[in-house]
Amino acid sequence: MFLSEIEPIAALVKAPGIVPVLPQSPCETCSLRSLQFCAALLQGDGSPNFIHATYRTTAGRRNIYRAGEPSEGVLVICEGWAVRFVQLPNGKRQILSVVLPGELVSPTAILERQFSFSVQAVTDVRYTYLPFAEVRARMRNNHALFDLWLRLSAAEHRNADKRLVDLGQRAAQERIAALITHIMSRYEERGELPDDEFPFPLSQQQIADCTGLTPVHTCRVLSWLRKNGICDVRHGMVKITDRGELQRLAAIK
Amino acid sequence: MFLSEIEPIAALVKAPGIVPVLPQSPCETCSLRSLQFCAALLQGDGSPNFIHATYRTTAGRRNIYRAGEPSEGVLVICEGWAVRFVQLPNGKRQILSVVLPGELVSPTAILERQFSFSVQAVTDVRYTYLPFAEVRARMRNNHALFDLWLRLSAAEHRNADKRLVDLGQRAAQERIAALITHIMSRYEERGELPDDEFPFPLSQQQIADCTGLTPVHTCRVLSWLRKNGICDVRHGMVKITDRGELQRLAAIK
DNA sequence: CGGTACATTGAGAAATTTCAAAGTTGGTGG
DNA sequence: CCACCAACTTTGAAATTTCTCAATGTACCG
Repeated sequence: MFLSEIEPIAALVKAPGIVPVLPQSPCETCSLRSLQFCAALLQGDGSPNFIHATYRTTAGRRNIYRAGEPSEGVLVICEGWAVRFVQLPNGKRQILSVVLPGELVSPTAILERQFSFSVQAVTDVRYTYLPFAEVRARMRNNHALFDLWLRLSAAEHRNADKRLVDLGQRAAQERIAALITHIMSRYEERGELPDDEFPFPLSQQQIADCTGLTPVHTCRVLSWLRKNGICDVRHGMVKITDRGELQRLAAIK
Repeated sequence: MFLSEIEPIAALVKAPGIVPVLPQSPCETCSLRSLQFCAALLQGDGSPNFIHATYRTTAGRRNIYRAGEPSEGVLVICEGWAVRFVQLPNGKRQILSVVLPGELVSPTAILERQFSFSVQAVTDVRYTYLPFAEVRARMRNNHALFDLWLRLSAAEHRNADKRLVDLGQRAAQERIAALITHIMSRYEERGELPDDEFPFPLSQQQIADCTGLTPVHTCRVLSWLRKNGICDVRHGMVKITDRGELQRLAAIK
């Protein structure tokens, strides 16, 4: 199920007095090191600046984690996009959140050994399970890390509330516009200010599962957005052609 | 806006060496003392078994808190039902959660000075703002309290995810059935096992705002539930006439 | 007793889904 | 490099769900 698995670095950790230099350690070479939780986790107060963890990759459209399984640790998406979702027995599914590179899959779930949601790779993904004990220990010792976690967790919850408003009160075009602008603004927040064109690898089926629509209707809405010169979602990219109108659609009215 | 305001108990708190006996203190006489967060907050490790706070009452259908206002503390509903909601400029609103007596309005928001949601009384309500500093201090000193908070916060988030599935993937009857059974099971959890008939003071408009439906359609669904002998929501009460069928409707399929 | 908010009903309109078929795209192996 | 396959996207038409508007009925409070 995973294409590769990088060997843990236990041996080096044990060598006394040696500052580890680990060009092969995924965290060492990760271009997203400075991002959010990982950054705070790795640059704390004297702890080693890497974590002994399980690193894996998987192809797009494959499940990373299935609801209810015992979890191996705190799940982080290092590279690629993933979604957190609930699979219903009748075949429907609801995507709860889109996880971008460098993000925790669910900050709130960091203390749980088992999740009520599943996780699927959207693109090819590199991900890791940070060991619970290690994360917990560092959170205890590192106040800034703990605070960051509180903030991320609160933000996740606020976002869930926003999506609730979207699904309960807003029309199809608005939901899809809100999804696109939400992703766009998250890219902006992390300093990767997206151009008028940027990657958007969700399939129409996945967009539908995010927004509570059918793939057919999603397709029609996307054509409508294209025809009206608002944005063009295609081939894993989105090109914004009328940012103002898109924002207006996405804005809470 | 509030019908009465009980005088704070600062004078007594300051009297040295006197164990406060406060028959008038709302927490002292609260029949829900043993419930959840309040219980853990008040019975911890040597702190006084009451909290110097602002206690208020308000009539049903009145707003307790408006999104964005500076909050006076951690909002707890002592008596009555309330809802946590988002008001949209276009007049629509989405109820994010129903708050039952003794519950924190939003565990996750406990550390925030300002909320992104509003709060409205459903019935006449007695509520209180517990001072941030006091709650925070007790959480620091009382590990069990802190743990409880983590659990409540995680539960709130899981519930938001469930509602997301409801709104995104389920039909009107199912959403309403899920709302009713969710309330029912929360009453059961707190040991107040509801009979086949129990209080359900939400108006059809409020049920509509919970479920993302219009009041008119909500009315039709409620008539349908009544006609089919499943349950009868009326006059602030619900009578369950076919629990099995109701559970089946509410169950995730 | 009267008023106001809440609930019910009907009819028509709109949004969204369903089903089914045809068109595209991208990857794989020959 | 081409042919093929599988997954994804697009389109059409009809059905269904839900909404909107508007009128009427009902309950509760002062």
